[in-house]
Amino acid sequence: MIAARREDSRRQAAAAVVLIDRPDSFILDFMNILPRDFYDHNAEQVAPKMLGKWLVHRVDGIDRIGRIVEVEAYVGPHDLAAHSSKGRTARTEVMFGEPGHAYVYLIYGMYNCLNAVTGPGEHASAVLIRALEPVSGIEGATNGPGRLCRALSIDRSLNGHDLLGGVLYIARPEGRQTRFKVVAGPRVGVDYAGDWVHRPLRFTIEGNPFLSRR
DNA sequence: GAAGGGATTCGC
DNA sequence: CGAATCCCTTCG
Repeated sequence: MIAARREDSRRQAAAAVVLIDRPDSFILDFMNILPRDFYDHNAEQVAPKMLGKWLVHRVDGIDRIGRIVEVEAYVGPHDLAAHSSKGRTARTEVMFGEPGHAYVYLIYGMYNCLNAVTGPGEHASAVLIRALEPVSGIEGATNGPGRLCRALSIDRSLNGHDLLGGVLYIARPEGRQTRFKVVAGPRVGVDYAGDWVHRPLRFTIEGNPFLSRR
């Protein structure tokens, strides 16, 4: 009962963001957008802190909002699973830049994946967002990195986008949030990464029904 | 210029 | 379990 009430208040907070008109919405968003410093640390440190935050993409004036429930850290050029370990190329350039920007890449010729570039400084690391719990304006599945990009209309045109403003950003939700436990485990789909295969760099909200897998 | 492979998803 | 599908990277 209490859990249900908490859930209600969370949904109301979500609705408030959507119902407010644009100028107010901008102020609200501005107050809650994660600052540069949030991202300016090791990916392993930043990743679990991204859980519970809201990913927002404004499309045609409508906010599509998902609560981040699953992430993976790619901790730098020495991480054999990280794209930056292959060197600095046109594709991975954004990873070598300022923290707090979106790194969006195409995988298997069909799917986009969204990362937040982390640090410290220009240490080429990032956090992959792997699953969202729908909050508002979402149609379609969001359990999986390719699926969530499809549902939020995120593609490579947003590669390099500054996550501190504009149409795509990550924000701290308004009001009191439900508590959750963080579970760490090995990353998905990185069997080629040698020693790094088993490192617990995947972080999930325990028991969340929107995870990409159990 | 060719070839190999991928931080995935879907259908058989 | 394999196909889809295409860009990126490396190699010749």
